[in-house]
Amino acid sequence: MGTTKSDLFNKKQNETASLLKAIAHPARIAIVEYLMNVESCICGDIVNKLPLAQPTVSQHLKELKLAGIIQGSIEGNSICYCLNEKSIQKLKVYFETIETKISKQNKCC
Amino acid sequence: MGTTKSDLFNKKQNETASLLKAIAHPARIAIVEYLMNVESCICGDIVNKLPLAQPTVSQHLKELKLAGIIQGSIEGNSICYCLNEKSIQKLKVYFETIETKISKQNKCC
DNA sequence: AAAATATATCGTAATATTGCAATATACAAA
DNA sequence: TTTGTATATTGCAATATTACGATATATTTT
Repeated sequence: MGTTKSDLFNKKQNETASLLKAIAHPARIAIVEYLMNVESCICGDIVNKLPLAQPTVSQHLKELKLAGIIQGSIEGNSICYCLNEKSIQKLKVYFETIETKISKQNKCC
Repeated sequence: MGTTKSDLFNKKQNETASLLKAIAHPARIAIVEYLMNVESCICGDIVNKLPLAQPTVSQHLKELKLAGIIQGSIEGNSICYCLNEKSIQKLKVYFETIETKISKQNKCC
């Protein structure tokens, strides 16, 4: 065990879970918030900003990139990462939809 | 290791991460989506709907409740779970804020 | 080309998560 | 009060995640 039985759930549910899981860590939240507040998006700046070692930050960046939360482009010697608006919007819409549906329910608890 | 260094990040970042982590699993996504679509919120119905054993579902429900995503109330013999509108709204606003900030940035990658 | 700088990958130890059988608890019905 | 029904907890095995030192790779500078 320890393995999520992802084959038992539908594709969209698994995708949503992956997207959320990618952000659901303090370090990755910090990266996302850094990128949303700052123009510079150089990897080295992120590494310096976070209280974690460079390989650890690199790994977190990789996960965010793999999930499509951020994208990176080579900028000379370094790499420029920035947020992928589409995935953020997808999540916003997701919670917006839930909120709308709940507000139409007659509460039972 | 394997331990998240949560003491190195601020309170709000840790709270957001916890909230997201609670939903970031296909089974818990399925529970949330079930509760948003259906009036009945009896625990047994959720157990029957999910392709997982009763103790597993119970554990997922516990995590969602602990994070404040759902709340439960005793309904005679059974328990009625439903979504906590506030936490869903908090997440919607979170991604809404990010989206707004991104849209004001001049893209660099 | 050699040295310096920036980022990624590998390997590994520590811890966390997932899933379930077995069992406990709590209430309802008979 | 015994029996049944609904949900929670415990204990444990399997797998996943987190963190980082060491090292690799890639680009820029000298």
